[in-house]
Amino acid sequence: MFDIKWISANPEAFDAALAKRGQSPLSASLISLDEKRRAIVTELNSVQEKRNTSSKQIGQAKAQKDESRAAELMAEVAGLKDRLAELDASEKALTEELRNALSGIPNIPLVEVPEGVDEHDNQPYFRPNESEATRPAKPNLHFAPKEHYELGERMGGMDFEGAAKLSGSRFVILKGQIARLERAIGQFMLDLHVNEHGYTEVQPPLMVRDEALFGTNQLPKFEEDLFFVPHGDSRLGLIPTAEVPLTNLVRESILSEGELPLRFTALTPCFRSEAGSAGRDTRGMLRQHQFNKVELVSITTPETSGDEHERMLTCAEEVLKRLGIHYRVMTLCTGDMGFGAQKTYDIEAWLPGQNTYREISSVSVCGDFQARRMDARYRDADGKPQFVHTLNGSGVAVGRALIAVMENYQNADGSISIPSALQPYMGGITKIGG
RNA sequence: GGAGAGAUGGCCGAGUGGUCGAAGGCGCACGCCUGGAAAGUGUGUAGGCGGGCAACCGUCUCGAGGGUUCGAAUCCCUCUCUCUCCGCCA
Repeated sequence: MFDIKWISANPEAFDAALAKRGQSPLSASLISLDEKRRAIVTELNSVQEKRNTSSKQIGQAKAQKDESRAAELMAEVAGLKDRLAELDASEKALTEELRNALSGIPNIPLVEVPEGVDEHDNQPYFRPNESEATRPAKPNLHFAPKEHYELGERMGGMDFEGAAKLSGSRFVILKGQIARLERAIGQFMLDLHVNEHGYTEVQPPLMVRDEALFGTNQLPKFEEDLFFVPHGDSRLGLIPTAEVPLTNLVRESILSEGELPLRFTALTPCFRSEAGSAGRDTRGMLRQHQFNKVELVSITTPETSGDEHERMLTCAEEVLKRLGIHYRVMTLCTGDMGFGAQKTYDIEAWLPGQNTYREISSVSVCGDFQARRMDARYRDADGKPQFVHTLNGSGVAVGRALIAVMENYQNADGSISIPSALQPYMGGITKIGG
């Protein structure tokens, strides 16, 4: 969410940034709405001031038993009442209107983000001294590779038809060695981030209030992507990603600069209705209503969020390096970025069965966009509260990592070798389904 | 599910209609004291919003929302959350 003061001070910059996102200019209407609001607030304050002074004088008059003076003042204050109620109501309405308008505007991209309309304009990302060769190579398969669901169904470890009987489409039942492999991948990634990358492990609630979903931008615009369960007279939302509870850990608080950065990680189920993706990726477990994911969240100062973004990308990449899975990193273009992001890197894993790259992680820096929605601040060197910066990234999606391991480590006979990094989590075995 | 208690500043805790954003203590910051430190001592120490170049002024906030009143932390209503006991339960 944007600061209306910043928009007022930089209307051209704001509209230009919106244009990069393919949005029409909004500064003029927002500024005039804010001016209306401020005029009301100013008048409201002065009427309140009048009421407060008179009320104090009434108290003094009564203390001095000057009943006629008191009655006179009371009549005066009574005359302010209607106006006061009127101003109060319109102040609330205008503030609400402004907040609604602001909360529907997507974050603006950092200057270095490439401009573009969709995923075709995303750009490969390499650091200096980095190339395809410095990343794990594609597997050398001397046979026609199968897709993960063929491999999984063949060994009785993936049951889509059974899941459909229980829950409909976009669910899967994992069994036996595949279920264990999925668990091993999650544990491996969580341990990596906790033990080597300095993240604090968290087990958050999987059901959250609307306020939390507003904080991380799922509401109000993306309600149809979520599942809700009734709760009393209200409801709770099933988290579509652990980004929601982890980021909201700092909501409505003022942190000290010394405790930043905060780094949280969690392995949780995620629930998505996939309302907008009917017909896409219907085969297999690439796109499910429920899947496990290891999430990374960082809370930083404004000065350090850029470096933290690079660091977080490194943490997510390390998963694929240890698993020995070929991947590429893409800088998302302005048209393909999520609503709350200033800049996003996607990590795409190579899937031999599909003969293509598929997104396995998305790492975003949000600036103070979410912090404003959550009212999450820290005290800077001058002791003044400032909004924190928030970052989130998958580290990585467990279901998709399972797909990647299966397809990249498949053998001609349909068995799957276990990457060495996962063997300790699999009781030391080196192959399943053989 | 039944019965009861409670929610005040970073923390503890006073405050049952007027000058209370709020005593006192702790913590923290700065100063004095000291060779240095401790102890002692003095001062300061919430956030939002509006106005102002600023100093500053005003306003709102004592869980949230509404009401009574000239005036509410204090009275009334609704909600949320926390705690205790009983029941049930992984």
